[in-house]
Amino acid sequence: MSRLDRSLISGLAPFQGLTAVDLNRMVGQAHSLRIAKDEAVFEQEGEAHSFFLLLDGHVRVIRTTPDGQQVIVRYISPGELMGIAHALGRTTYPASAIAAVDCVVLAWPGRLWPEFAAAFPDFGANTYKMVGSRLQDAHTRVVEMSTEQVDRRVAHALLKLVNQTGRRMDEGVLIDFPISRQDIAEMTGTTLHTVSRLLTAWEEQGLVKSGRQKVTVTEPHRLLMLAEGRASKT
Amino acid sequence: MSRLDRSLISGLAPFQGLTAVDLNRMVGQAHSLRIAKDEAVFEQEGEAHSFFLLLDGHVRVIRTTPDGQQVIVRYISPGELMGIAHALGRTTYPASAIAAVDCVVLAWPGRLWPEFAAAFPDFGANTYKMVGSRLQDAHTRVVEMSTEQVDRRVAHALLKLVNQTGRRMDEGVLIDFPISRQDIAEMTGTTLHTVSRLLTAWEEQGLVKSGRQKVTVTEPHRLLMLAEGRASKT
DNA sequence: CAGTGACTTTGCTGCAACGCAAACAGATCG
DNA sequence: CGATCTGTTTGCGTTGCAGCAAAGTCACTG
Repeated sequence: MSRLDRSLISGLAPFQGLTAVDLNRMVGQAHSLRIAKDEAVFEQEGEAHSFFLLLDGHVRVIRTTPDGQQVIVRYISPGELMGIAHALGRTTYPASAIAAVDCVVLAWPGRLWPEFAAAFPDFGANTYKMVGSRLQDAHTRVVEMSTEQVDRRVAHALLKLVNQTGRRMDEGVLIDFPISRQDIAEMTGTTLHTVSRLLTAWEEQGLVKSGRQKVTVTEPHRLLMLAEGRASKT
Repeated sequence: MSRLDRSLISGLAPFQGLTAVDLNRMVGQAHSLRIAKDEAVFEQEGEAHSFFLLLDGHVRVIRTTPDGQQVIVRYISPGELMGIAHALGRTTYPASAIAAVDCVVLAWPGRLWPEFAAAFPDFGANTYKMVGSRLQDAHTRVVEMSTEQVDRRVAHALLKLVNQTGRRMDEGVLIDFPISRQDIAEMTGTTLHTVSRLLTAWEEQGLVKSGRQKVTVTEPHRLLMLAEGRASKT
């Protein structure tokens, strides 16, 4: 790990409140690795040997059902921890993590978790706070799946991605990694067909512009209106 | 708190690994209260003044959407913690908790959370492990909502309730608190009508027996088959 | 630069499940 | 013990969306 990396890391949410010394001690025990696009960082059911920090890129967390259907649990952005099965008292990963683009991650051996949690209480607290907010997210999603219809769910999903990883462009806000209709379908519990239809409809209304593995939201505000139900219809 | 209560409490999951002394110190700072059926233990958006341990009864955790629709997030059984917003870095409750029957709970002021977590590390660890498993549950539910159709979701919900709170009876396993069709619908993202139809169909097939606010699963095994997709159809 | 594979669009059809409405129990209570 | 209230059943029309099929488009590769 170079010094440069450390200064980048110090600002990240999981390490808020840690001293430079502590941070060094933690980072010193990690090794960094590159994960090529479409490769797995870790795999569902696999033994949880490590936990990770995403330094660069985007990672898709996926759960696969026994009959092979996939659901995208969430996208990980740079600066987030992932694969923290150990923190939750698990010995296997509950999902797979696939690089959506070429990624750089920091990996720690799982056995270090208890040591870290004990030695760096702020780190533990930050992590659990994050777990808490993921729990909220998951419940929100359950509520969404239970009460909203497909178009609103898709709209919400796009807005979430835009907020999380949006990049301002001339025409609007671009989702910063390749994302297919199929991916969006797996995030929202629908089919790629339906997503395609929705996107073309929205494109005609000028809400979004989309292409192959690419979505730009041109009118976030109007899309939000649609997501929240006060549809403008025009 | 009577001595009797403490001996009951010592065996509960959140307190595994604690010494009798520590347990006493914790319980000594709680006060117990009774919550009548249909009353709230805490309310969504309300300031998180306390966290709770359910000693007796059953509690429904509910999220209400802006437009008034309700979703049952989970049922709490005796021995479980609830309302632990503090542990997750929140200052308000993300959901409401309603007593499904008359309940007895132990309440601690929220400000004690950080003290407890620091002074009784095992308690903290147990709690976070539980949060972790709730996160898994929530994700499982998202996957279910995304990939399974209504009948299987309802079947799964019933089986979960049976496993969590089932009471063996002559005819089968009874869900141990009053539960309406509407409740089951709010657990599974459907309507009371559909639940009613499913239950009558299953009753004809001899899988369940149900009445007003009451469900008994007579053939858990066959219901599981149905939930998992290898339907017997007969 | 033609050829192949991956992603997307679009039309059509079918049905699971919702929504509405009305009738039907069981409980509860004065 | 009739009246009322809350929960349940059931029929029927409607529809959102999945499922299937086929054609179209873009990007890469040899």
